[in-house]
Amino acid sequence: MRIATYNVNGVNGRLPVLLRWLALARPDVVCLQELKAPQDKFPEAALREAGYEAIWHGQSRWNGVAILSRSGTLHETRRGLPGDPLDEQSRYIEAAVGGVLVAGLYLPNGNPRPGPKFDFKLRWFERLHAHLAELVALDAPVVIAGDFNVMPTDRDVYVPERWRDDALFAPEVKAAYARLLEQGWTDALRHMHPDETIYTFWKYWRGAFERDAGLRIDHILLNPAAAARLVDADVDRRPRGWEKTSDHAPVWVELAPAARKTRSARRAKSAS
DNA sequence: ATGACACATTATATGTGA
Repeated sequence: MRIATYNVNGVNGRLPVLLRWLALARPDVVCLQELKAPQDKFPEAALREAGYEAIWHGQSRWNGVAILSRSGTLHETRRGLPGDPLDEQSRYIEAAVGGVLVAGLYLPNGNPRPGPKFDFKLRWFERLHAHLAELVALDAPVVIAGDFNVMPTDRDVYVPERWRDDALFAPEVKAAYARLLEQGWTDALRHMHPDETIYTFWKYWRGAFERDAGLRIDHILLNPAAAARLVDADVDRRPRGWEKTSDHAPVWVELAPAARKTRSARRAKSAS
């Protein structure tokens, strides 16, 4: 089962790129961020035509998240991150699909720092920490995928010195991400490629992609049950080189099929 | 320190992004 995350930077503006990539990569499940589309302007029909059903949480102009599936029905379990009834931004959506719980998120950018946007980012992180504490220990595999707007370490930034005070790289933000991992989540990309330079975002200007001057800010976290099934993970750099493309590239994980329960295991479970 | 570029809006300048 292949699960991907892709910050499309405008789901309608990028629809040709998104459809081309879906046809090429054929992921089973995809979390999208930065739809930049109100709820009724999501391209549901075009995606269905491409073989994907979808759930989405739109918002005019900014934010917006969706989950697509071509290989199993999406059973939505949550939209919106709990913990702040005043937060109306569309940044979190969660669904069960094919025996896996999948969450798609778009963490606040947080710039400028310091300031109210940065404070909102830290509070969002605290709410995420509280919610993920409930998910990490589930027996079912859980996959948290999205644009976290955090470079976790120096290795994830092309020139770390230029980003020290930025809201994507500030010590408080790196610490908040590290606290998530301490709950027991596996950073799938870093786990599969411990020593590589990996980027998922490149600015549009100054030939950043051609120079490979990028950032690693899109992440996929796995709870222990999902990590036990991790086969591979990588960045799909191909669509970043296309015309009229997003400034992010898709990130994906491949999970092995669930082990078939043995007769004795089923018996033990039903007896418990 | 600044800017490069691109998205959206019942737009034609502005806010946001990273």
